[in-house]
Amino acid sequence: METISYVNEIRLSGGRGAWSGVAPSSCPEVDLEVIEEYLQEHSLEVQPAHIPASPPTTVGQPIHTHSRQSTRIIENSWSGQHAYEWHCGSHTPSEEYEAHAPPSAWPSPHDNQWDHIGYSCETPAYIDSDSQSSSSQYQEYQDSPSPLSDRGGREDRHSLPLVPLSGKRKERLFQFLFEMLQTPSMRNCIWWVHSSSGTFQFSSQNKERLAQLWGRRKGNRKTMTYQKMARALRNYSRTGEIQKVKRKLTYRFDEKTLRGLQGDS
DNA sequence: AGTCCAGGGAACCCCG
DNA sequence: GCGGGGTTCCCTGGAC
Repeated sequence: METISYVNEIRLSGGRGAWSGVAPSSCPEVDLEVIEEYLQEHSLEVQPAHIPASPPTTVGQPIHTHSRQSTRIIENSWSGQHAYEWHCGSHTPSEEYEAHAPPSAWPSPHDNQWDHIGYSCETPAYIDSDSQSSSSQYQEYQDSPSPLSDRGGREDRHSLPLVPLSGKRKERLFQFLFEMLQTPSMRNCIWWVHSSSGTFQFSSQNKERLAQLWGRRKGNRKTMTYQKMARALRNYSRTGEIQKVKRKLTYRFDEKTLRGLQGDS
């Protein structure tokens, strides 16, 4: 298997391209058409009845088992010059992904659907900064308000309706995003920046595709756009479920939300 | 100046 | 009918 490496020099002080070049153009695109067709065919209804009250521990279980090529992003630094290295190849062991991806504690009905449909973009097994970073790399995020400290008395407002209440509950956007973050095939649309803190980032290139996917999932009449999806995300900042990070296209799950999504709560 | 992104108000829709 | 959770439209502002 041929391994292709991409190195994108990203400079914070640079121009607009600094954050738009994260998805290597020569890496195969996420074949969202396939997903969309699949969504249409199956209507992809969430079936929360299948979600156990206590999500099974899926830590350590292969999140997807089909052979995949993979791309690695190596984040050299958050504070200054960034260099992302993409390796499209099959060299990345599955353990590597599993080690950095939060447990798939949201046993979504789609967990394996990407596999079923042969949805295997040669996507990155993203290595978030957890695995690479030192504390200094994360300093910038400390500038952003801490979800917990910032919410003050709102902590109880949302008791994480992540466990299906009556066995039937509509999927929420942050659940969808988390699911996409767990889906290796979506890693050129959305990826973990710092998985342990719940920080994730949208691809400048593919954010619209992800939004469209969300719109399809919800069965919206009109095409979902990133702008509209971001509006919903901003609503989360009021409830504290997701906070905006002072970085382009970057958000962070609230600690509590993340725990709930990971099934730790 | 144009584009991209972020933030937010407000009306609206859908569903339980 | 009501509330939750968005969705849609629109506007403003900052950064590049």
